[in-house]
Amino acid sequence: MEDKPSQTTEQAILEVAERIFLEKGFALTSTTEIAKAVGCNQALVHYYFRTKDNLFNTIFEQKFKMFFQGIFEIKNLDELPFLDKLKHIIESHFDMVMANSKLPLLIINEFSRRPEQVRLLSEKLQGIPEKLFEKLNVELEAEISAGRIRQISLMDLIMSTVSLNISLFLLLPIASELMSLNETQKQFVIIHRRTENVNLILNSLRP
Amino acid sequence: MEDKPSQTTEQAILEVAERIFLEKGFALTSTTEIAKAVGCNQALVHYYFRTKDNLFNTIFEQKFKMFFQGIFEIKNLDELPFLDKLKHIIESHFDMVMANSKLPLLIINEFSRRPEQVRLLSEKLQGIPEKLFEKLNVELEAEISAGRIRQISLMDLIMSTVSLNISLFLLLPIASELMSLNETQKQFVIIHRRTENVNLILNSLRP
DNA sequence: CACACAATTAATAGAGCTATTAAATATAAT
DNA sequence: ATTATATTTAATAGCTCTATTAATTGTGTG
Repeated sequence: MEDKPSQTTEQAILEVAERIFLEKGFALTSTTEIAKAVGCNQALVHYYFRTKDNLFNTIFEQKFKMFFQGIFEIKNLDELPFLDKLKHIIESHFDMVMANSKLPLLIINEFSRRPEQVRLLSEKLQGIPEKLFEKLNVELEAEISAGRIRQISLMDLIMSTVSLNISLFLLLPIASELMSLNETQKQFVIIHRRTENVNLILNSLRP
Repeated sequence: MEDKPSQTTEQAILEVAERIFLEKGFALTSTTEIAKAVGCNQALVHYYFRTKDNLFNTIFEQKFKMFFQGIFEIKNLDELPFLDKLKHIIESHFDMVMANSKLPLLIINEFSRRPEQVRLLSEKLQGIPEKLFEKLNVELEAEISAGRIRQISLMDLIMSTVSLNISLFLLLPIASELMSLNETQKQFVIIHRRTENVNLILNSLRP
C-alpha cells in the first residue's frame, strides 16, 4: 500500500494523524480523513488505535510532554551571567515554539475541551523542571538583592516569556491574513520578534 | 415558553448561542444544544437564522468588530504625557480582553477554520483605528527623537501589548488546572498581571 | 505445503447533526 | 368572528462520523 516502505502502517497513521490534528484540531479531524490521507482503509485506523480518542491521546501525550519539558530546556549555561543565561532561555524557548508552532493552540483548545483528562496527563510529568526552576530562582533573587535587576518573581518572568513567544504564532496567521503578508514577510516578522521579545524582557529588568 | 418575557425568542437564541459558541467553539456546538438551552424547538433556530453558519456569523461579526475596534479605544487622553497615555491604553485594552476573555480563542480558531471568510469580514471594518495609530506613531517617534524612550516601532508595541494581555486569558485555564488555583487565586493573578504587563512594557521603553 | 496469525478491507449498525417540510398554534387586524 | 400572518412544533430526509464485525488477503514458520 505504501509510498514509504520503510515505515509500518501504524507509524504512517501516527504521522499523518499528527499533522492533521495539528492542522485542524480534534473535532474537525475524522478517522476517515486520516485513513484517506494515509491511503488505507478507515477501519485500519481503529484496528491499530481502537478509538479516535486513543489515537489523539497517543499523539497529544507525547507532544504535551515534549512541549512542557522543553519549556526551559537545561543547557550548559552554568558559567554565564544571569542575564545572558536568561537570553539563551528565552531564545531557545522561542525556537522550540517556532518548531512546533501549531502545538500551543492545540493544547489550549484541548484544555478547554476536556480539562480533567489533560490535568491527569500532566500529573504524570510533574516535577521535571522543578530543579531548574529552583536554581534559576536562587540566581534571580541574588540579582535582585544585589540591585542589578528590579523586583520580579520567576513566575512573572516565565509567564511573560511564554506569552510573548506563543502569541506570535497564534497571532501571525491573523495578522498575515489581515495585512496580506507573504512568506518572506512572515519570516521577517518572526526573526524580528525573536529579538524584540528578548529585548523587551531584558530591558524591563533593569532596576 | 419563556423565562424572560421581555425579550423575543430570536434574542434569546442569540444570547444563548453567543454564550455556548464562546464556551465550546463552533464545531462542538450544535443547534440542538442551543435550542435545548433556550427551551425551544430545534427547528426554531433554523427558522430565525436558517443555518448554523448564519447564526454564528451574526454573533461573530458583531464580536469581531467590537474586539478590533476596541483594541485601542480612543479616550480623552490628549493632554497626558506619552507614557501615561500608553499606560492607559494598555490597561484599557487589558480590561476589554478581561471582559471578553473567551473571545480571543474563538477568533484565533475561526481564523484557522476559515481564514478567507474572516478576512472578508475584517475588510468591512478596515481603517477604523488608523487615525489613532497615526497620532500615536507621531508621538512615539517624537519621544524616541527626544531620547526619552528607546528605538521601537509602534507595531512592536501593539504586538507586545496584545500578546501579553490575551495570553493571560489563554493560559490561565491551563495554569489554574495544573496548579489547582481557586477562583480567588485566579482573580489575584489577573490583577497582578494587569500591573505587571504595564510595568514590563513601560520599563522596557527606557533608553 | 499447511497452518497460524497479522494486516487489510467491505459492509454496516448506530448515533448525532443540519436543514427542510408540513402541520399546529398563537397573534393581530379587520 | 374570521382571516391572514407569525411563531412553534413534530417528523424526518439525508449526511457524516465512529466503531464493530466478518470476511479476505498477506506473511512467516514448522
